[in-house]
Amino acid sequence: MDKEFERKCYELAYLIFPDVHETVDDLEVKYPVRRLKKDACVTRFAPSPTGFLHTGALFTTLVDKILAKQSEGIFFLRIEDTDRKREVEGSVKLFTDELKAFGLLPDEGVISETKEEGYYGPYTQSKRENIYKICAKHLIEKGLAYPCFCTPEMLQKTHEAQEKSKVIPGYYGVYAKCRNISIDESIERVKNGEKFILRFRSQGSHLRKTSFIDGARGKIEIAENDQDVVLIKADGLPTYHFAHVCDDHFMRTTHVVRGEEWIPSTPIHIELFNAMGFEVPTYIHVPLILVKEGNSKRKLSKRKDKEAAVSYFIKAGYPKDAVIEYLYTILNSDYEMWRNKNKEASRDEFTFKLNKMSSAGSLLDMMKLNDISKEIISHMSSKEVLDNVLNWAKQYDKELYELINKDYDYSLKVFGLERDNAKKIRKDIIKWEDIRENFFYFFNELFNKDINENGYNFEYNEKITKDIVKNVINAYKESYNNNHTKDEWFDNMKEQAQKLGFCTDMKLYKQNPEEYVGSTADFAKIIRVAITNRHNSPDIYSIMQLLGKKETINRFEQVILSFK
RNA sequence: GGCCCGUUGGUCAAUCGGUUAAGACAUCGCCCUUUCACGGCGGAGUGAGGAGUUCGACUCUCCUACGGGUCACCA
Repeated sequence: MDKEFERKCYELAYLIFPDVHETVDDLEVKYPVRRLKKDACVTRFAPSPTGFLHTGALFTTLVDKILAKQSEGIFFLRIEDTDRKREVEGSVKLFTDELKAFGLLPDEGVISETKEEGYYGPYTQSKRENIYKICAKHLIEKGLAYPCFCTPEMLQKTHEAQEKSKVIPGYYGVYAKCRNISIDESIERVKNGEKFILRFRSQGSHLRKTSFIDGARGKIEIAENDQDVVLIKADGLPTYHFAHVCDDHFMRTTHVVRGEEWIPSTPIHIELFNAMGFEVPTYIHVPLILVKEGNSKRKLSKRKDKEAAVSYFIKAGYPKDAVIEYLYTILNSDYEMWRNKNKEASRDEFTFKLNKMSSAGSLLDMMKLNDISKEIISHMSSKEVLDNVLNWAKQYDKELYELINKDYDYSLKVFGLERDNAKKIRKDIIKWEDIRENFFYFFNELFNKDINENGYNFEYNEKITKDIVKNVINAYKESYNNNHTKDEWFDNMKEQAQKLGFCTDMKLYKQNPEEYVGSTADFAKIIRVAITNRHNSPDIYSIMQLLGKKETINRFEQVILSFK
């Protein structure tokens, strides 16, 4: 660069940023390299506040968190609010609340709606304007950035022309009109108050290849960037590309974890880092989470898929461990194997390895999530379940909350059925949302409502007719004794069943089903429906004991009444 | 369309050139059983296609096909 040109670059830089006096070197001093253990990872989650936390983002955040935790590094949260048009109020609170709900709160940065912590802030991009200006000024001085006077309409036209003639669209080479304006003219036009934005002067060529080592995928070879991307927009804020480079350098990020949709723009970032004289961080591009649509897969979409928002899992009442545990299974391919060998171990004992991360996008498998969730809930004590349910219902099912909370001890017994000290623990709760359907019959209000709205769920057929059901209930009601032990209770049920022509020996029944009205199982089913109006419930004896004599008899009478 | 990433059963996937190609979820069958579950046992089901390298390829290379991503003063 000749002396005269260099001098003019400085003049232009001063003209554009007359109030910027600090330099990049000042920033280097202000935000020094972190003093951490060797190989410690500094990671970040950097969402833009557009209203909701994406499930894919939760996945990358998990990688961030694990990487930092495992290496005794730092995981911080930065808010990328440079697009003020798309900003949705309340997003920051949502992010921090939801991250917290999954145990992924950052160590540093934005830790709540109103609070930032750490020495590398501010952690909200709109408050870092000065830093971007310092960096932009530096690039102008080096002749690597220039003002662009093109209007959006002009760019639009160029773009259309490029599409028509089938050349690569964008602002580069001969299409970068303002790139070739002489520096004198630039200075003149800026002085005249003409409106402009700031662009990068790329030195790359798409004919040359560049490559980088992706932390998870290995070497990725890709054409160099040759686009004169926008650095500073008309509103004075930086674009993502530029902000990413400035922030991750001065926040001393070592590992940038992001979705694989970012791979194509990585050359831009690498060139920008180099132009600034910054060290390029390690990029880790994680696979996308996909959903099935017809016969093909696609990215989770916030419009079409309710599961795209993390809030879905919270609202449905999946325990956070279930979601995290599930994400682990797609995060590291050997996690499930490790888990099978270490059933009780904490996840933190698992060593996460970047090279064990799958690079293909995986389908969100709700079946698997459900299974994991069932398993996790089945290991909870009745108190844990109750407390979790209360906590969830308080916010998402007020009616249920009131009913359960009214008599804590009773509810504790309800959730303790076939749970505490049981040999066979039920696995019928996937998420807290299911509680209502699975336990409603323990609460008279809900039970009556169900009967009124849906009627009884008896399954009639040629043998089990309405009359048979009626007889069964009548006979059973008469014989029912609340003081029976479980064995006595069962014997009595068999006795009643036999009297009415049911077979009490399953093997015999299976040999000659036509000789009997049904089996004890069929008899029990009728009793179960009378009590719970469901075909699926814990042991009927225990339910009757919990409901008490009065209510049990009452439910039988209710059935009889319904037949009149 | 250019470029990039990817492709082992329905789904998640192991294998770092030699295996009867693991395991998990789902599914089916049987057993246990007073129902439903739980549990136990078992079955079916996979390397996209084609070349090449090699004694030997799911594994390495290339081509094709398919899927996804990306090409903004959005991130």
